[in-house]
Amino acid sequence: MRRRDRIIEAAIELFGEVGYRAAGLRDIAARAGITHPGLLYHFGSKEELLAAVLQHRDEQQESMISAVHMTPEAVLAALYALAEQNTAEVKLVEMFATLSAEATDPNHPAHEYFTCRYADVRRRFTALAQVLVDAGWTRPGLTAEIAATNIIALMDGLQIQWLYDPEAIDMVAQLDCFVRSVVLVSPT
Amino acid sequence: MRRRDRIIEAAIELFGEVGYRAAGLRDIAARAGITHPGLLYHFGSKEELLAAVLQHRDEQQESMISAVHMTPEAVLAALYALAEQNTAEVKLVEMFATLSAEATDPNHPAHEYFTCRYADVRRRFTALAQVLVDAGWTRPGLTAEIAATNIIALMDGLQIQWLYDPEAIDMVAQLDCFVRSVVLVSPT
DNA sequence: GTCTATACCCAGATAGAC
DNA sequence: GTCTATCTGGGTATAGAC
Repeated sequence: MRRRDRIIEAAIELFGEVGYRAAGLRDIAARAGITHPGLLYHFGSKEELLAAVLQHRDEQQESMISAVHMTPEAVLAALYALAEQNTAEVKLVEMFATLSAEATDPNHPAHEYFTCRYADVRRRFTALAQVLVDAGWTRPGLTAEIAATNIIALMDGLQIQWLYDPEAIDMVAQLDCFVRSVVLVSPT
Repeated sequence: MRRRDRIIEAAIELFGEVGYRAAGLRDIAARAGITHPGLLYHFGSKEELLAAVLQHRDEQQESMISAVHMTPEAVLAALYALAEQNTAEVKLVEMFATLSAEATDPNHPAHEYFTCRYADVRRRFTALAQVLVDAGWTRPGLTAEIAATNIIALMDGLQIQWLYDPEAIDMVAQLDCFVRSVVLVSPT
């Protein structure tokens, strides 16, 4: 079972660097220390490998955000924690940035996955934002859904600029600027 | 010269759909109504075609934003106009979203182009934001550079979500929400 | 489980006819 | 200018030895 994980790790790396379509099974296998038929013994096809990679990530990050019964303070804390975690897991961020753009194409094998994922993430973040709105912490005239969509977009976009120039972009500071514009109650 | 333009248009389409690396010269040529050696007569190599596509776009959008001697009102108007224009030129938006993620890889032939482009866009937008800051229109404690980085990130991220579900995302409305959080003077 | 060898296909690019 | 034909390299996947 250790082998499978090494392959998945290698796949995350290469999918992030060149995208799914341009990534070669030989390259992925080499990084995992085997040859490409060896890889195909474990996964069977390239698409199966992709599915495993996406599922792996979902499991790993399952419990992150469940908005139920959260205080406004906890919501804000969770937001900053998420941004900080992103700056740490470079490889995973790189892969998601690359794949989410590539899978825009309806024919892409991960298209459905990302369509559902964005809908889901938007739902979760809307619930989070609603906590802030209900608490009266937000700027008047702001709806939870629009704010949620904006914050997701912000994080996605920041990740791209950050990948081009990690020195120039401080994602947490950028997020903080955004939050302070939207949240009126002092965020500590 | 009409032929060249048809090829470039087809290339924009396919680069947007599947990315540069996964796009085939035969597909591009077919969409332009010729065969792939015919295409190579005009451009010589795939990379040359990519360069032509990027340059074509730069020329077309050259005069968009020059911040010199702009009033705060004009800055805001330009921002909204840009967002509206983006919703119109679907193909171009799709290509830039796809390529800017793909070219994150330092080995990508467009990597240098996008590195420079982001630095340049960030510089221009910072100048625009500075006009608002100097006019006292912005929330206190806000720096022009951070705001500029955020607004670029926002637009990039919105484009991705919009490509997945055009019905669900109104880019101008999203931008408006962001602007109203940052700009305190009534934006009409 | 992992390998070598190979089948088969499609990529970018070139040669040379028209 | 655009074509057909072809070269070479790399892609995914399979067969079969060890």
